[in-house]
Amino acid sequence: MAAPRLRFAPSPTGYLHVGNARALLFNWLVARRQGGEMLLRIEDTDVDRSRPELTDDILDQIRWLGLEWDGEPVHQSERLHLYAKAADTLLAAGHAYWCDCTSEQVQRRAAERGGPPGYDGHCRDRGLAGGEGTALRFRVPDEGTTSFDDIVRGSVSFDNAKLEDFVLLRSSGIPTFLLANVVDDAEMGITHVVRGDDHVNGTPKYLLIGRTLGLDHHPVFAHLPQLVNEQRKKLSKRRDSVSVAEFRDAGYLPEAMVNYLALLGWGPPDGVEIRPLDEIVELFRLEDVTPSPAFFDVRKLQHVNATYIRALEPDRFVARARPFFAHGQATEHVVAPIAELVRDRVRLLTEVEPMVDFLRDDEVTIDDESWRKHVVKHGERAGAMLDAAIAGLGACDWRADAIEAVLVEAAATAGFVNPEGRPQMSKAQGPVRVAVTGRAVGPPLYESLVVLGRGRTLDRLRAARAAL
RNA sequence: GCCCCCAUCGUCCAGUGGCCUAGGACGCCGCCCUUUCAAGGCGGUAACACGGGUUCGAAUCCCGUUGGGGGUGCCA
Repeated sequence: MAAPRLRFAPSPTGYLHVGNARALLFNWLVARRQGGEMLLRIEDTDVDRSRPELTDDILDQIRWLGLEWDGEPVHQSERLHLYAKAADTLLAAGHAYWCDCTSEQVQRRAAERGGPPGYDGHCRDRGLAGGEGTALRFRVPDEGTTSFDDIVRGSVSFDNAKLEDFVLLRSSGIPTFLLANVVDDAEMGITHVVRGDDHVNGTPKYLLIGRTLGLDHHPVFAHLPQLVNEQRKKLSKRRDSVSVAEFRDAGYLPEAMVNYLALLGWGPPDGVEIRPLDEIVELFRLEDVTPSPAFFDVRKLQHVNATYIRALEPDRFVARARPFFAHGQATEHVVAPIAELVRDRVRLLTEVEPMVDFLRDDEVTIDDESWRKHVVKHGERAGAMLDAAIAGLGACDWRADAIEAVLVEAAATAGFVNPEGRPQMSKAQGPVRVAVTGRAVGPPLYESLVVLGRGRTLDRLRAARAAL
């Protein structure tokens, strides 16, 4: 069998969202796996809705995900002549006819009939000539069935009698998706049509057009299950926050995003979910894709993202978090020394800066609740702890181990000890941590103090002591 | 309404007639580790929608019911 050719065919009527990205990924995986190509086709025939700038966004997101296409992107708006020619062929052969019904008329007649909505074939035999206000409709056969084999769904068939005569060319002369899609797939030599299963019902029309046109085009189909929200509804750009750009901006790594997306509707045979893309390429098979809809679970995505972040070398971690620093260099300067410690505590790259701001800023704001629960609650001991810390830290070496020794000693002095008389650092570090970082949670304390510096550490400890 | 689908833990995936007293992952809960928080280790919670068949035997095959989704545009 010749090298497969796949295509990702987004419409620039919206941003690239995770559902598109998943379809893109599956196409890309098949192409890579089988040594074929994945082409990119921009379906911009709807002049009213297509927005050129969205094409740029889509291309940007595809590049960001690292799922690049082969060759030059094809724009349908530049190939209108191909569709016009196909329409002529169908018309000449009597497989299409002109119709001057407005959609209002079509709907009204359907309502009056009380029957199913849709076009009733009103203009089939009227012999109208094309021109102003007329659309070209495909004449669907009255009998027979149109069926196809779908890699994920098995055999699917439709009764032609249930298909309405659909529009090929709008009255503006611009082709619809139905026509352009088939003509292009044939012309581009597409062998695998892998797309969302919202296209299943349109597939018989695709087949009918191709067949009637006499195209030697027999792609295999794979309709991917829908990605749904918590209400089990198809993800919607309006209802759900699903644009790929939003995830990028929220601090997700593209490789984590791609890995997670691969897990929706598919799973590796050995159960190892988080793994390099090249391994997924090797394992992926359309035959293994599940036919049921999958819930897009942001929590699991976060877990995958955190795992990818933790796998980063410390300097790489800092480099990749850098674009998310509002304070740039200043933040980078304080993160770098404790990169590994911070890295293991974040799920998103956007969480890095807020975790270390206390190291960067001159002033620290004390969180009320932390102050109450970790300082005030300990009463006298908290004051004693701060006093001992101030005394000890004023003179020790400024290294993590020396700082630890001082604070352990301070804990014993202040009475933070367990029943066996051992210093109890889980509680003793509280007053110091809150005084210095402003809150109860954060990176490991001793290492943080090293970065903060003796001066600012002592200032903050004294300020807290005074406030007690 | 009509057409096309889907149906295993809360969620994602495994399971393709006996290996299933149903497995892994996320989440959640507990314990351990521990300078907070994470991470890590250990353990736990939790599912074959229902009813009929077929079969020696069904989560796996068939039919029906129920539930859910998608489509039904001069959108894609």
